[in-house]
Amino acid sequence: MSKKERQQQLLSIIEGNPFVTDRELTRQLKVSIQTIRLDRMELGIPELRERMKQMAEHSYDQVRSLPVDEVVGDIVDLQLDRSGISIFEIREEHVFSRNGIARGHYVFGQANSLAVAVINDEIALTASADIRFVRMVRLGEKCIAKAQVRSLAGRNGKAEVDVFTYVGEELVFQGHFVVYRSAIEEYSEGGNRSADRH
Amino acid sequence: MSKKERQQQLLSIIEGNPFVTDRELTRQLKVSIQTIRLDRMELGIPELRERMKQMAEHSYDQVRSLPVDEVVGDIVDLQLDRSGISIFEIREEHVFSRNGIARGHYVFGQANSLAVAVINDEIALTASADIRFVRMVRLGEKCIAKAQVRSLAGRNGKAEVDVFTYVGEELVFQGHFVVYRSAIEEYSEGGNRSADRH
DNA sequence: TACATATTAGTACCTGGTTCTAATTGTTAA
DNA sequence: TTAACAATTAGAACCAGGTACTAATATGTA
Repeated sequence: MSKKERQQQLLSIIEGNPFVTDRELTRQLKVSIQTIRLDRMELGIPELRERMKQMAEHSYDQVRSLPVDEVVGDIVDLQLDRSGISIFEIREEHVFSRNGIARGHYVFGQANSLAVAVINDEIALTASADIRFVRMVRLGEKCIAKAQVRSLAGRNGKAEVDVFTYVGEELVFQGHFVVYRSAIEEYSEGGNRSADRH
Repeated sequence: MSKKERQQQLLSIIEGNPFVTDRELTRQLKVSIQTIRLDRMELGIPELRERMKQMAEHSYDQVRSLPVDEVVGDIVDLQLDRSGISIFEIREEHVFSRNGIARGHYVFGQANSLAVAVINDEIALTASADIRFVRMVRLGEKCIAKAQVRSLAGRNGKAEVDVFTYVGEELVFQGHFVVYRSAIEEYSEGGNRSADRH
């Protein structure tokens, strides 16, 4: 096996399992550990611990900016209990592969997540929604969702949020969301009953 | 500062920044490195490298399972243009981490995907929907969505589909979907205009 | 004061490396 | 054939960030 081939294999092994040590690589590639390390140098692959650290930091960054992970789309502006804006770009994984049109629940998900995020409460959950997909959204398009809180109805009640999603100037989606705020009492009954069964 | 207090602080420091070394902790807590390590032992907190490894493995698992959530739910029964049934189990990645309650758009996504799938057409897209989250769904629960086509209104028109989602006997979600069937002409105009811009 | 608990100190050892020098093996062009 | 060069291997010193263990020294407190 040539050097190029070996390095290509090394790359794909690490790609397939980033948690592999150099010692394990020597067993798989039948070369000395020094060769493995020279290869890693040449390919710019960091050591195992550095790889794990980078993965951990990456995932931590995502976790820390909770809204980013828990939400479909990036929230770029948020005035709690008032309004919010989120941006979401339609990628390969969001569309029907045969026609490149976004699956409805991603567009809905962006609006829903924003509607929930804009409500400033420990527990905020969608109770109901009335939605319209005004026009289909295609691969590569950038959806900008704008949420406006219409009514708050005190603590432990329902809040109403309107969300309009645009691609450029065009409206592609609109939704009226009713969101529960800290609605633990009326809500958890069913949830607990269900939890008892588990 | 008492031992309890210190350990409490240590916990919150590591919570706030899991990438802190014992050496850094000695500076923050003004005790010896041995005390830090005894505290970690007692609290069951693994060393920095182990913490990073766990985070990396966790995030890797999530990345690997990404393709799974492309389809929300498994369709187990399908009579085209008539009815369908889909099953979807709520896993870690579908819930809000802080309370274990499913994010609305997954429950919606299951119903939406089923409503679209049950319509036997080249292109079927959700046009609008009227939905209600009857009760929250928790981690581990299995959602069974049942779709019924209510009206078809000929080719190139709109179909109406009702979806009811249950956990066990309990209704957790209901939705009324209006789905376009091959509605290319009236629909693609906006889509193409937009596509031209890209 | 005696005893327990908490804290600190220090050493040996571990993994999974880096960095460096040096020797050995293969290959190829003059 | 041989000098030159790349590729590979070997080995030792060193590193971070620990664990595991022993032992000494506070600090209460009954």
